[in-house]
Amino acid sequence: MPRPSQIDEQRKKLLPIVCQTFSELGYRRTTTAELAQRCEVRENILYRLWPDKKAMFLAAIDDIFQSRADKWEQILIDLPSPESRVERLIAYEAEHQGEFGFYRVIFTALAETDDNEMRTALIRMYRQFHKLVSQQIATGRESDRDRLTVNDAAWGLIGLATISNVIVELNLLGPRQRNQMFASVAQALVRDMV
Amino acid sequence: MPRPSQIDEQRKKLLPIVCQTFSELGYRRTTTAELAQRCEVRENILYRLWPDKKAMFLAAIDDIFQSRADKWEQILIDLPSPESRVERLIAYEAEHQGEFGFYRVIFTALAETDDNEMRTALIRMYRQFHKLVSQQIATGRESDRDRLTVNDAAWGLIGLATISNVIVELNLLGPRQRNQMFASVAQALVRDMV
DNA sequence: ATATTTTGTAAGCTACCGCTTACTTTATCA
DNA sequence: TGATAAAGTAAGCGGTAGCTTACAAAATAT
Repeated sequence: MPRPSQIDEQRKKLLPIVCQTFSELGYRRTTTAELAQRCEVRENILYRLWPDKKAMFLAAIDDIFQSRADKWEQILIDLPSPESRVERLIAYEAEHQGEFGFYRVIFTALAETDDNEMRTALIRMYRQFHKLVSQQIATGRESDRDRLTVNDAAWGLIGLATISNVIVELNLLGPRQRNQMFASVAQALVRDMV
Repeated sequence: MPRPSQIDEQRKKLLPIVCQTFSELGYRRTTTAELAQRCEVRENILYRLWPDKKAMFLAAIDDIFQSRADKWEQILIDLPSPESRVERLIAYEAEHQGEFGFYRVIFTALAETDDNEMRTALIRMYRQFHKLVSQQIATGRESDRDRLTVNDAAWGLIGLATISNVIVELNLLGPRQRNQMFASVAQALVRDMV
């Protein structure tokens, strides 16, 4: 007799706006008032869709990763040859880095890793991400090419240092594994310079 | 006739505690009350040392980077041969990643890049950091070694993606340069796999 | 039509944040 | 010793955050 709930539909409808807001402002600076305003609803309506602000943020993390993965699939849909897939992904990522504020969300999440839900959401995301990347580069191997400049290698090392910190923070690898990984990648980069 | 000001000394004395707190909690979660408590002074005393909370944070960024650079210098002090320097640094960093919460601070700062002071502090820091790394790897070149596993290469790529986002966020490189850098490093990593 | 539940509106509550003010005590140097 | 400014104490102010409550409007199934 009652009217049927449309909570799921509303959640799905508002989630992109929530993602966008967190991507711009990060976790702490995003207020529930701001979210409500951008979604063009009142705050209490958001609180009927998610139990609290953190749940909204966690939903955003999952969604942002998922759409990224979907994008990759879409890009690779007509490229069956394994060799060209990696090259295609590299080209795409090189072009579109930072376009969706994905890492803004990740960075602010990383400041909240003493919260357990936040932590597990991040761990899950990084594991999935790493698996995805591994699968892709496992299939297609590259032919040779020019070598690295010192400048490029330095950026590579700083990126490596960054992700290493994330790995420590989230315990994605044990100390020995991480240590070896760091040394291997660092040496590969240094070794590859012109 | 008055008593001499010891503001500089106090600043220097409290800065490590301030750094430690920001490293644990990040920017937004660190309250001035918390800072005061850890420093074992009242809040208004902190406000006599720095104009506002942001200034405390900026001071922390500078100090954290500086102590990192000092550490490197100290490590290399008795290693004049260029070849061993890089290897030594790689070994050190592999071992001590994430030990000082440096990237916690950086991550939270990255959520505030629409603030101009925050932005310039980060840009300066990354430029110095990159310069430091470049100088080191420019001097010592490596002999050959084993090659990368798929897993290690995947982490390297994720690190590269991360730093690329930072580069976009802070405009550390132009789009074309960044694009090329990304592709070069990514290909070097993929190329190097077993 | 009407009972029932969802949807929407408006207001406000509690807690805390960054920062300030008013004041007392302490240390220095003429 | 005493004038002077620094160092320390205590309280609180304005603003806002996350979240809740109370209530009216709307829509469905009987």
